[in-house]
Amino acid sequence: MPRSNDRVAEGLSELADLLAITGGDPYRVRAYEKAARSVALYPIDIDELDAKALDAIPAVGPRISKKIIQLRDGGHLEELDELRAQVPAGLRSLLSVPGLGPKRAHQVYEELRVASIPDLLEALEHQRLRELHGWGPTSEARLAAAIEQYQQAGGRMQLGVALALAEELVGGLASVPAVNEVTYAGSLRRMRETVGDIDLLAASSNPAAVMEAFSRLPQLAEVPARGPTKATGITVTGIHVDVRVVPPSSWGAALVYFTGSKAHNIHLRRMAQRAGLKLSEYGLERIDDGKMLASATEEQVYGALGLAFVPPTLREDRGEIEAALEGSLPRLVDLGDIRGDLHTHTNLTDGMASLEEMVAAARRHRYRYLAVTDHAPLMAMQRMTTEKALAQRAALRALDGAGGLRLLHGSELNIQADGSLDWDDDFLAGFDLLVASIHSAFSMSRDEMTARLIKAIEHPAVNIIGHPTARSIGHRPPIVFDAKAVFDAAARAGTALEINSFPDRLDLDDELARLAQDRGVKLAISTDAHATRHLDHLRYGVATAQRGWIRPESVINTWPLARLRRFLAKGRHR
DNA sequence: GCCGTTTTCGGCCCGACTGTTTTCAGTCG
Repeated sequence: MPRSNDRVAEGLSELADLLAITGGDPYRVRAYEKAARSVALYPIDIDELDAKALDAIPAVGPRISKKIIQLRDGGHLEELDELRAQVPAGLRSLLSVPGLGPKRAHQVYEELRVASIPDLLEALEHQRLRELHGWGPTSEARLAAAIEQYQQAGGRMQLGVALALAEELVGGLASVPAVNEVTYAGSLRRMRETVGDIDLLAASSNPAAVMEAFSRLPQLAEVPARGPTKATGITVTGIHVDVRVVPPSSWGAALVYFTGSKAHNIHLRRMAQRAGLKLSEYGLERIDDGKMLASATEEQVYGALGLAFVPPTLREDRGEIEAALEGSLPRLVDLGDIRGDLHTHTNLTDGMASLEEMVAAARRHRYRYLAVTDHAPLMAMQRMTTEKALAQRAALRALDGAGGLRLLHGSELNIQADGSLDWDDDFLAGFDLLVASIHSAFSMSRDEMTARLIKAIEHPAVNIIGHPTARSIGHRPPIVFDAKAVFDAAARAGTALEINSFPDRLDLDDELARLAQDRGVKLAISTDAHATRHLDHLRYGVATAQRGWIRPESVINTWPLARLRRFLAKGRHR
């Protein structure tokens, strides 16, 4: 089951949304939002905390701690139930459409009885929104575009959500005695950025016992289809989970079959066919005499086809089979190669954890170095100042080196519409490392956007461009620029591009990262952590890099500190 | 509803952007 912190945070977050929609005190709404975020990111499991300890969670006071206990222990909250009775179930989903907030959601419900996204689409079709106060044809068009963007995710969930759930389900089945092997397969094992449903694969000589155990998994609300070796379940959160059981002797072939993309599998089967072989989920067999050549492990199956083992993240038919044939698959960057995180925040700006807490967490990750890169003053709501930055630098220097962790003082600058940055060049030169990112003015012409990025890339103090396309998966499309021109500028200037590991960013994505590496660009795989728990997001960034064929050599935070520092100096003295 | 080197009340992350207005409301980062 989900961690109690997540379940409770979801309850508080729903409370905040419903309060906002019904016109509740905005400061109360914000209090619940802040508490929800704080609980979700709190490093300690709230199951272990009593009322007094709950009260010590930042942004949680005596009233919310009582509500947390109710949500945690009983699962119900009177106030939440009352609000749910007032607000139609679908209305809250409107808040997930970019550009539509609580006020407008309330308005469309009160005046047009629109209570869901389908209702909203129908109202748009009949041009009924433009009749409302404050709306017009342009806002209708913007809303329509936003819904389309939102729906393009098409019911797919983010990698992080899918992986957490899949690991719970796999854990639940792994403890069953009849199960020899169990794992997740499909697009999730390939670590695609979004996943439609979860595919589980188990090896067992007693499939009935596995089916029985699957049906009893506490995460599943129902099991609408169940055969002898195959079943489909739907989780309490509405996610489809398919499970398939194969004999232990077919484990490798089944893994190959259920992991590769359609194109990858077709390519493999065609290769087999040409060699007089047949590849299925049961194994690779010779057609003329039916002799089984390989089936137990993936290595054997690929090997019998004359191929090197293809890592799951590459199985998209994007050249990996040809490379496996000629033995030129790259050595992919791995989690263990990463020596430090180069983009993190503290509670000096919008992070949840203090500098000391972030440093301690980085030590637990056994990092050799950590860059602290809080927001810069142009992001006005963060209230960063020169004085605060300098005070943080002094505090950071005092912690530097302890526990073998070296600290770099940085900042995440804002690339303005004209490509200029926070602070003056003299002050910028005092930082160890600077990330520069786009946080505003997302829509401009391709040429203007290209020039804007190149100007930041060429700034002598800028080391990394953060989340270069500024996309938010299922929420905001990537900005539009000339990728080749930008990448060539980055390679020339010695500015790295980030692979941001946040599950709703994964930016650069796999394909752009690959193009960047091909053009000689160095990359930084960073978490953009806003809490200690976010440091764990690195695996998603590393997976994205693997999907982009990225080698450790291309990733600056796999390098030893001395080499990293030379890169950060960009050929000048600091 | 939370919080406190403006401390038990009265603030609360600030400013840009957009489309609608004709001086502003809603949304976002």
